[in-house]
Amino acid sequence: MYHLYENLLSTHGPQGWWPIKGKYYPNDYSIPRTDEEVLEIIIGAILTQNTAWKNVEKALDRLYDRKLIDIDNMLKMPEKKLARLIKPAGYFNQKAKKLKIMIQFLKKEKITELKKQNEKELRQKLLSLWGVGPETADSIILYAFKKPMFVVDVYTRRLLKKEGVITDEKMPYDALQKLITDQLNIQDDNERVKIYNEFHALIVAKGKNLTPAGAGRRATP
DNA sequence: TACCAGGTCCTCG
DNA sequence: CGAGGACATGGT
Repeated sequence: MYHLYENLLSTHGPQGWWPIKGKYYPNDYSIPRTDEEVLEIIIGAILTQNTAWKNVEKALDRLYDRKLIDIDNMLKMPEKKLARLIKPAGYFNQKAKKLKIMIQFLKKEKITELKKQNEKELRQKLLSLWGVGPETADSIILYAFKKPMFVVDVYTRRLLKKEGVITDEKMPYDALQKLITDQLNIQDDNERVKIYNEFHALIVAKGKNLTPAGAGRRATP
């Protein structure tokens, strides 16, 4: 598994996967640096659910224009109006509701306090929120809070199947996550954060070049 | 024209 | 549990 990571890294180079205000920072794992950047990642993680990042950027730009990457301003924003603003990101009614719930959670828990918690506590809390599933929770934990939590997505499943690591593309999320992290077997937490960050980014970079499941040949029973 | 994109929730067996 | 449908815009 680590070999796959090294291969991807040498072919694609460091990705700096999560953009801040539209800009990528390859090989810089100090991002995010401010609470506003943390919030931008959290909001982006919800907006990007089953949605192309390009559409998310449009929505994020509009939120920035209205000074809405801000907990208190976001709290004041009526859900309907918020939905209209994030329209380009799709599923806007659901996502507006998800954002309101997330922001209320952050107001109550405080980003500075959440930063002190470990990945297990964080995960449990995030998953309890309506609209936050395992991938969104883990993206927030890894990319916003920089805690070691590997993110599994559709590209991960596709690539690992192609590599022969798994046969069942629909294998449960937590089981696949454990399989990957067990095989990577990194001990040091700082190293885990860095490698999980980069590996997931590389998988997405590579995955975008792979044929989507179902195109050309459907899985045979 | 269809299908896909940095998923999650709900309902029904 | 797992399968199947709903949610919605924008790009190819």
